[in-house]
Amino acid sequence: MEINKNYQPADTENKWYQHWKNQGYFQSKPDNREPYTIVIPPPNVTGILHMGHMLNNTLQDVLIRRKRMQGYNACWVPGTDHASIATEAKVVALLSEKGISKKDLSREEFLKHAWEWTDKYGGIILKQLEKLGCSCDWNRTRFTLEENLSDAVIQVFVDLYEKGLIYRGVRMVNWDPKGLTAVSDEEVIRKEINGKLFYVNYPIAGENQTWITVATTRPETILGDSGIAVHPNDERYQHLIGKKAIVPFIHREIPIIADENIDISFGTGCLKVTPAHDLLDYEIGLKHNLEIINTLNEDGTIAPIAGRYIGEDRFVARKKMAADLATEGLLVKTEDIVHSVGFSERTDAVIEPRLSQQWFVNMKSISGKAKEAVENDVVNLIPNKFKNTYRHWMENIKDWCISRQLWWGHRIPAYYLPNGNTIVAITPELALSNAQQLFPDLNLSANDLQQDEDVLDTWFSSWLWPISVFDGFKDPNNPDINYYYPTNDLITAPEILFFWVARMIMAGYEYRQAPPFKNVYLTGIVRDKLGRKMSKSLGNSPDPIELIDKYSADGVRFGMLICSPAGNDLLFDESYCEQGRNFANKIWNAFRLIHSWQEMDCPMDPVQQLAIQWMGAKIANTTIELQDHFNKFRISEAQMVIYKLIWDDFCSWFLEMIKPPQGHGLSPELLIKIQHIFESLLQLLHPFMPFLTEEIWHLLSPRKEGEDLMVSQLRTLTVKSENKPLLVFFPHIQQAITELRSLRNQHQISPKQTLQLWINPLNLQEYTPGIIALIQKMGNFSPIEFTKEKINGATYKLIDQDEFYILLESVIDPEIEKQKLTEELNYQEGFLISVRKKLENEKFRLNAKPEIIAAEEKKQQDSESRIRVIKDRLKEL
RNA sequence: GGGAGCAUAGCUCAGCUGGUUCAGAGCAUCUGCCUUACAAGCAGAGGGUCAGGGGUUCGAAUCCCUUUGCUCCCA
Repeated sequence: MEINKNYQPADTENKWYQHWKNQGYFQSKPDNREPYTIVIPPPNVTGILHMGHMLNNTLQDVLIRRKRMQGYNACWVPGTDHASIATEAKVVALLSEKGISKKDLSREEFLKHAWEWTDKYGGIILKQLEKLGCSCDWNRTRFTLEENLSDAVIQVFVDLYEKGLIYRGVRMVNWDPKGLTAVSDEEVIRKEINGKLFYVNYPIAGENQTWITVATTRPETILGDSGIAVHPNDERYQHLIGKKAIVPFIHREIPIIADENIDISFGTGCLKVTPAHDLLDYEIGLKHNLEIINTLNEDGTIAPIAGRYIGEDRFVARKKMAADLATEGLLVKTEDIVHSVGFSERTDAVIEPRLSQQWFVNMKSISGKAKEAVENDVVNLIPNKFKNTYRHWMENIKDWCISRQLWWGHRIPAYYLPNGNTIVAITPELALSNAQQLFPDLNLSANDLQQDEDVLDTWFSSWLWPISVFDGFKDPNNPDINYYYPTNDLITAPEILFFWVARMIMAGYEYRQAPPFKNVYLTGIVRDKLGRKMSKSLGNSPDPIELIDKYSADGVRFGMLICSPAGNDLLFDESYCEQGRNFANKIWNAFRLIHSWQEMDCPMDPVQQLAIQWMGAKIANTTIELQDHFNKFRISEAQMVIYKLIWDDFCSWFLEMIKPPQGHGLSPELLIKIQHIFESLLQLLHPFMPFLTEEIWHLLSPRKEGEDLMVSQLRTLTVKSENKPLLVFFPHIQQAITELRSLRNQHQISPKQTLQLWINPLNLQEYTPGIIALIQKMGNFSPIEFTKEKINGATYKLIDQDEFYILLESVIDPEIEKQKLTEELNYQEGFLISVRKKLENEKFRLNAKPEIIAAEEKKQQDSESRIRVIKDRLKEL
């Protein structure tokens, strides 16, 4: 068979993914095995894969694949989220391109368009996950707006309402004037921006030429002012408290009041109070009974009540107001200021604090157990530092505004009656019959009930996700929910710790009396090399699919993980994917080498025997290390451990040790052992690079139906006790070989040239026939001799406490050797002094643990004997 | 303004309860090699006052304080 010199991933990846899928390997059904379950953080249904998804889903796939190979019934539930604001915004944009305005459509017509859009683009992101190799159980794919999940949302809303945990009220909300909806606090992104601080004079009523000067960043709200507040202790303004000021242009008289919330140092220390347009002002207004004058329309234009600039956009009005104030001589000055302004996460519009009637969840009542769960490590946050953040948020939790003024989403099941009463029920029919029961006199019919126009926040469906994907609301005792819930691990971004993770835990306790998962692994944010968050607007994000085409899915998976320490942001660079691709190629070529070896009737030589022993022990040992990394979710390090095991230990050492002389073959027994070792490595690597490993697994040996690597079980490997010393001694020999090679390098002697070597070892027994042959083979020496004598004319090398003599064409100048040895001697003597000082220190002997003291004593002995060897050699010179 | 976190080789990061097997890894760099698996490679090498300062300790990258710089969250 002709095997390509470079690994060609494209066809391979597609082939194996289809094979796994056809074999049903991704599917999970409850059985008597222990389950291992992950629910996917559902991506936006109309979204396309970005680097954050790549990282997040690679991690999930690594975990799920490994558990599958460890005998768990692994179940990864995929699905998408309807993302009401984002999707609605996209649909609106699309329609307006076609010249259709949302205003001209009925709710039903609009939703038809939205579903069309969803049906067209909804599957894209999941298809992309397939390309990445994700082993999701596609039969379980769910969508937050599908019927069953919608039912769950409505059911929960009604339930919480009946428990008194959901209420409707007038609140200051974050209003998105572009999306025309309220958004939650978590959807507001605060940015430091450059603005202007305007100093404006308000005349004092009944006085001539006296003013009070306020500083504001938002002069357009002046028309909605209903008071001016100063700090009660502010001496500058004591005489004005209780007087009235006059609002410019509209000449409204407003009281000057004292309030402790005023920051004396900001601006002039006088705050104009606009209760309808600022949260703090609103609270002050409530306290002092100030009038609430809403001067803004919902789209951010000035309302008629303002009296001026009617219909103008708020930012246009701001400029005009500033100009008019200046003309009137009321503008004292302007200052440049950097201040924090909220932007809508979805539309990027500047958020407007706005009073409106919204639905809220009472969070204090529902969050107690969720707070404790994390506090007591019933739910682990990884990394642990997020525990603080979580606690802080939970302690200061505020009610959750769940209504959104949109159409795309779960419509709030609240029905308003002509008499002003509200009925909350699962269906309109139930609402009607409830209403009829409550108010028999009204003779109500279906038409009398007016359903709330708003939909629910998308997170109000996602918080039910770990339960609803198993139909735990519709059928709370079904086999799936009983088997898979609570799930095991959740992999998500820290940005949504509050919107999503915390709320899922709350829902878990509220509806299943158990948290939805045990571990929450919070990934970092994918940034570019300069540390900027990857975003569409910056255009600094590579297209994941193009990356896969260029470097293979295996390569990209590798690249994502190599730079992603747990919980820290990662500075992504394409070169990491290149490293992954190179690694795949390296393994491919290791396979090619092994594949080229012919069977031959010959015994194993000592080096080959040693290689098998050592590699077996090394893999077993690494397996333990690997499990430890997985337990701690150090996925990046786990991958690195395998990388080094394969590249350094397996390729650079093991295969070189095994390699037969040219034209020779290997015994069938040895070939089987090599294959076995290779298979173990493929198993360990498979969760990280599933495609390449599956391909080689099948090329290595013919496999029967069902004997695929993906579903093979990880071998339990142990280090045989007789091989344990080898793991300690082998690195010393590697070190020796490296130094001897380095010596060649320094003398510009080709590795091809065989040299002669003598060894004067401290401990001859360590030099088994295998070790001797190893040094000879890897260092390219003629048969090695042992000596107690100095070898004249040979170059001397002290490694640990063993002396090596190599016969080179040119001898090292004795002076140079002397100098090097003297340097070494100085270092050793200095070292010895510090060790001795420590040992002679009574406090050290008193305080240090016995094993530490023993270690120090060992150091002392080694150092002394090494010094002796160096001194002897120096004497000879 | 409140809270959290970070600062270790050119870059990205490990260093668990303090103890030269603790100053490390990968990449990058440099030197020499197209050695018949792999130049997407091989063999070597160099590189860090562990941000600055102070303290605790027999002993500090590791614990405490402080200064500086950066990041995130909340208001």
